[in-house]
Amino acid sequence: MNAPESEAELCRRARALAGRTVFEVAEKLAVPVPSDQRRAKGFVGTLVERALGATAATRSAPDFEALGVELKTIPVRRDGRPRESTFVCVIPLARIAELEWETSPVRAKLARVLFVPVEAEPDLALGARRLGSPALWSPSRADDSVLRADWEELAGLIGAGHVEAVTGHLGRALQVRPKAASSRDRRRAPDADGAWLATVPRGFYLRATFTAEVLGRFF
DNA sequence: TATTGATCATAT
DNA sequence: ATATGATCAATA
Repeated sequence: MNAPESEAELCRRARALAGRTVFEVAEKLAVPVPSDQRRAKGFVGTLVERALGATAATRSAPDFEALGVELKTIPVRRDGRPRESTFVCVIPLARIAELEWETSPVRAKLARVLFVPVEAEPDLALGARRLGSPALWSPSRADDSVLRADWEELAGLIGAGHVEAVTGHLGRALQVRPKAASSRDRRRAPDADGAWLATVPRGFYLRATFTAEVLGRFF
Protein backbone atom coordinates (compact mmCIF):
# COMPACT_ATOMS: atom_id res chain seq x y z
CA MET A 1 0.00 0.00 0.00
CA ASN A 2 1.30 3.46 -0.87
CA ALA A 3 1.53 6.17 1.76
CA PRO A 4 -1.59 8.24 2.47
CA GLU A 5 -1.15 11.86 1.42
CA SER A 6 -3.22 13.46 4.13
CA GLU A 7 -4.68 12.77 7.54
CA ALA A 8 -8.09 12.65 5.91
CA GLU A 9 -6.98 9.91 3.55
CA LEU A 10 -5.34 8.00 6.38
CA CYS A 11 -8.55 8.22 8.39
CA ARG A 12 -10.65 7.05 5.45
CA ARG A 13 -8.42 4.03 5.05
CA ALA A 14 -8.55 3.27 8.76
CA ARG A 15 -12.34 3.59 8.86
CA ALA A 16 -12.55 1.22 5.91
CA LEU A 17 -10.78 -1.43 7.99
CA ALA A 18 -13.25 -1.15 10.86
CA GLY A 19 -15.35 -4.30 11.15
CA ARG A 20 -12.97 -6.41 9.13
CA THR A 21 -11.14 -9.35 10.60
CA VAL A 22 -7.41 -9.83 10.92
CA PHE A 23 -7.75 -12.71 8.49
CA GLU A 24 -9.46 -10.55 5.87
CA VAL A 25 -6.86 -7.81 6.12
CA ALA A 26 -4.01 -10.33 5.96
CA GLU A 27 -5.53 -12.12 3.00
CA LYS A 28 -5.67 -8.92 0.97
CA LEU A 29 -1.97 -8.39 1.64
CA ALA A 30 -1.18 -12.05 0.96
CA VAL A 31 0.26 -12.47 4.44
CA PRO A 32 -0.28 -15.67 6.41
CA VAL A 33 -1.82 -15.33 9.87
CA PRO A 34 0.35 -16.95 12.54
CA SER A 35 -1.32 -19.82 14.38
CA ASP A 36 0.32 -18.90 17.67
CA GLN A 37 0.33 -15.25 18.66
CA ARG A 38 2.77 -15.97 21.46
CA ARG A 39 5.31 -16.25 18.68
CA ALA A 40 4.05 -13.20 16.81
CA LYS A 41 3.25 -10.50 19.32
CA GLY A 42 3.73 -7.63 16.92
CA PHE A 43 1.85 -9.22 14.05
CA VAL A 44 -1.34 -7.16 14.14
CA GLY A 45 0.55 -3.89 14.53
CA THR A 46 2.74 -4.61 11.53
CA LEU A 47 -0.22 -5.86 9.50
CA VAL A 48 -2.22 -2.68 10.06
CA GLU A 49 0.85 -0.56 9.26
CA ARG A 50 1.08 -2.28 5.91
CA ALA A 51 -2.65 -2.08 5.27
CA LEU A 52 -2.63 1.67 5.86
CA GLY A 53 0.60 2.44 3.99
CA ALA A 54 2.94 3.28 6.85
CA THR A 55 6.34 4.46 5.68
CA ALA A 56 8.71 4.13 8.63
CA ALA A 57 8.18 0.47 9.36
CA THR A 58 11.40 -0.14 11.18
CA ARG A 59 12.99 3.29 11.56
CA SER A 60 12.91 5.69 14.46
CA ALA A 61 10.38 8.02 12.88
CA PRO A 62 6.61 8.40 12.93
CA ASP A 63 4.86 5.58 11.08
CA PHE A 64 3.43 8.09 8.63
CA GLU A 65 6.45 10.30 8.28
CA ALA A 66 5.01 12.92 5.97
CA LEU A 67 1.97 13.35 8.21
CA GLY A 68 3.76 13.14 11.55
CA VAL A 69 1.31 10.47 12.70
CA GLU A 70 2.14 7.45 14.85
CA LEU A 71 0.03 4.29 14.55
CA LYS A 72 -0.90 2.21 17.58
CA THR A 73 -3.07 -0.85 17.42
CA ILE A 74 -4.68 -1.39 20.78
CA PRO A 75 -6.06 -4.69 22.08
CA VAL A 76 -9.54 -4.22 23.50
CA ARG A 77 -12.14 -6.21 25.42
CA ARG A 78 -15.66 -6.72 24.17
CA ASP A 79 -16.67 -3.44 25.81
CA GLY A 80 -13.95 -1.58 23.92
CA ARG A 81 -11.71 -0.96 26.89
CA PRO A 82 -7.96 -1.62 26.44
CA ARG A 83 -6.63 -4.92 27.73
CA GLU A 84 -3.02 -3.77 27.77
CA SER A 85 -0.76 -0.81 28.22
CA THR A 86 0.65 0.88 25.11
CA PHE A 87 4.38 0.86 24.46
CA VAL A 88 5.68 4.36 23.69
CA CYS A 89 9.45 4.22 23.33
CA VAL A 90 12.66 2.85 24.75
CA ILE A 91 14.11 5.01 27.51
CA PRO A 92 17.52 6.54 26.74
CA LEU A 93 18.74 5.74 30.25
CA ALA A 94 22.23 7.11 29.78
CA ARG A 95 21.13 10.46 28.35
CA ILE A 96 17.81 11.11 29.97
CA ALA A 97 19.23 13.63 32.42
CA GLU A 98 20.01 15.92 29.48
CA LEU A 99 16.45 15.85 28.12
CA GLU A 100 13.45 17.99 28.89
CA TRP A 101 9.79 17.21 28.45
CA GLU A 102 9.35 19.59 25.53
CA THR A 103 11.93 17.80 23.43
CA SER A 104 11.51 14.34 24.89
CA PRO A 105 10.93 11.28 22.72
CA VAL A 106 7.75 10.59 24.67
CA ARG A 107 6.20 13.90 23.77
CA ALA A 108 7.30 13.58 20.15
CA LYS A 109 5.84 10.09 19.82
CA LEU A 110 2.52 11.06 21.32
CA ALA A 111 2.02 14.35 19.48
CA ARG A 112 -0.35 12.72 16.99
CA VAL A 113 -1.49 9.10 17.35
CA LEU A 114 -3.93 7.01 15.33
CA PHE A 115 -5.35 4.36 17.64
CA VAL A 116 -6.81 1.33 15.91
CA PRO A 117 -8.70 -0.94 18.34
CA VAL A 118 -8.47 -4.68 17.76
CA GLU A 119 -10.54 -7.32 19.51
CA ALA A 120 -8.29 -9.30 21.83
CA GLU A 121 -10.32 -11.80 23.81
CA PRO A 122 -7.86 -14.61 24.52
CA ASP A 123 -10.32 -17.26 23.36
CA LEU A 124 -10.94 -15.54 20.02
CA ALA A 125 -8.61 -16.86 17.32
CA LEU A 126 -6.16 -14.27 16.01
CA GLY A 127 -7.57 -14.35 12.48
CA ALA A 128 -11.15 -13.94 13.70
CA ARG A 129 -10.49 -10.75 15.64
CA ARG A 130 -12.12 -7.63 14.22
CA LEU A 131 -10.68 -4.15 13.91
CA GLY A 132 -12.60 -1.28 15.42
CA SER A 133 -13.22 2.36 14.59
CA PRO A 134 -10.00 4.40 14.61
CA ALA A 135 -9.35 7.42 16.81
CA LEU A 136 -6.91 10.14 15.79
CA TRP A 137 -5.69 11.78 18.99
CA SER A 138 -3.44 14.58 20.11
CA PRO A 139 -2.95 15.22 23.82
CA SER A 140 -5.17 17.91 25.28
CA ARG A 141 -3.53 20.53 27.46
CA ALA A 142 -4.66 18.53 30.46
CA ASP A 143 -3.21 15.32 28.97
CA ASP A 144 0.06 17.09 28.31
CA SER A 145 0.35 18.33 31.86
CA VAL A 146 -0.35 14.86 33.28
CA LEU A 147 2.21 13.33 30.96
CA ARG A 148 4.70 16.05 31.76
CA ALA A 149 4.33 15.52 35.50
CA ASP A 150 4.92 11.78 35.06
CA TRP A 151 7.89 12.42 32.79
CA GLU A 152 9.46 14.77 35.27
CA GLU A 153 9.05 12.34 38.13
CA LEU A 154 10.24 9.25 36.22
CA ALA A 155 12.96 10.85 34.13
CA GLY A 156 14.05 12.78 37.17
CA LEU A 157 14.55 9.63 39.22
CA ILE A 158 16.43 7.88 36.44
CA GLY A 159 18.57 10.90 35.68
CA ALA A 160 19.45 11.24 39.36
CA GLY A 161 20.70 7.65 39.43
CA HIS A 162 17.70 5.91 40.94
CA VAL A 163 16.64 3.75 38.02
CA GLU A 164 16.37 0.69 40.24
CA ALA A 165 13.83 2.51 42.40
CA VAL A 166 11.52 3.13 39.45
CA THR A 167 8.90 0.39 39.29
CA GLY A 168 5.75 -0.01 37.23
CA HIS A 169 3.79 1.38 40.14
CA LEU A 170 4.90 4.95 39.52
CA GLY A 171 3.19 7.39 37.18
CA ARG A 172 -0.43 8.27 36.59
CA ALA A 173 -0.52 8.00 32.78
CA LEU A 174 3.05 7.04 31.92
CA GLN A 175 4.85 4.13 33.51
CA VAL A 176 8.28 2.55 33.23
CA ARG A 177 8.58 -1.18 32.62
CA PRO A 178 11.23 -3.56 31.26
CA LYS A 179 11.58 -3.53 27.48
CA ALA A 180 13.96 -6.30 26.53
CA ALA A 181 14.20 -9.70 24.97
CA SER A 182 15.28 -11.05 28.35
CA SER A 183 15.64 -9.87 31.94
CA ARG A 184 19.37 -10.66 31.61
CA ASP A 185 19.80 -7.92 28.99
CA ARG A 186 21.74 -4.94 30.24
CA ARG A 187 22.17 -1.29 29.40
CA ARG A 188 24.14 1.39 31.18
CA ALA A 189 22.41 3.94 33.33
CA PRO A 190 23.67 6.55 35.78
CA ASP A 191 24.01 5.59 39.42
CA ALA A 192 23.64 7.95 42.36
CA ASP A 193 27.40 8.59 42.56
CA GLY A 194 27.85 9.83 39.01
CA ALA A 195 29.19 6.51 37.77
CA TRP A 196 27.48 3.91 35.57
CA LEU A 197 25.54 0.83 36.47
CA ALA A 198 24.16 -1.95 34.29
CA THR A 199 20.42 -2.50 34.35
CA VAL A 200 17.67 -4.04 32.29
CA PRO A 201 16.55 -1.86 29.34
CA ARG A 202 13.29 -0.08 30.03
CA GLY A 203 10.54 1.57 28.07
CA PHE A 204 7.83 4.13 28.66
CA TYR A 205 4.28 2.82 28.40
CA LEU A 206 0.86 4.44 28.58
CA ARG A 207 -1.30 2.88 31.26
CA ALA A 208 -4.44 1.14 30.05
CA THR A 209 -6.49 3.37 32.35
CA PHE A 210 -5.15 6.42 30.53
CA THR A 211 -5.81 5.11 27.02
CA ALA A 212 -9.25 3.98 28.15
CA GLU A 213 -10.05 7.53 29.16
CA VAL A 214 -8.65 8.91 25.89
CA LEU A 215 -10.55 6.45 23.69
CA GLY A 216 -13.70 7.06 25.69
CA ARG A 217 -13.78 10.60 24.32
CA PHE A 218 -14.23 9.30 20.80
CA PHE A 219 -17.11 6.89 21.33
C1' DT B 1 -9.09 -9.66 37.89
C1' DA B 2 -5.81 -5.94 37.37
C1' DT B 3 -1.24 -4.79 37.13
C1' DT B 4 3.71 -5.36 36.89
C1' DG B 5 7.67 -7.63 35.20
C1' DA B 6 9.27 -10.72 31.37
C1' DT B 7 9.37 -12.01 26.82
C1' DC B 8 8.94 -12.99 21.34
C1' DA B 9 9.82 -11.87 16.26
C1' DT B 10 11.87 -9.04 12.77
C1' DA B 11 14.67 -5.41 10.57
C1' DT B 12 18.76 -2.70 10.29
C1' DA C 1 23.23 -4.52 19.29
C1' DT C 2 19.23 -1.56 19.16
C1' DA C 3 14.82 -0.11 17.60
C1' DT C 4 10.42 -1.51 15.66
C1' DG C 5 5.84 -4.00 16.60
C1' DA C 6 3.53 -5.48 21.11
C1' DT C 7 1.46 -9.54 24.29
C1' DC C 8 2.51 -13.12 27.67
C1' DA C 9 2.53 -14.77 32.22
C1' DA C 10 3.45 -14.38 37.07
C1' DT C 11 2.07 -11.73 41.07
C1' DA C 12 -0.66 -9.02 44.14
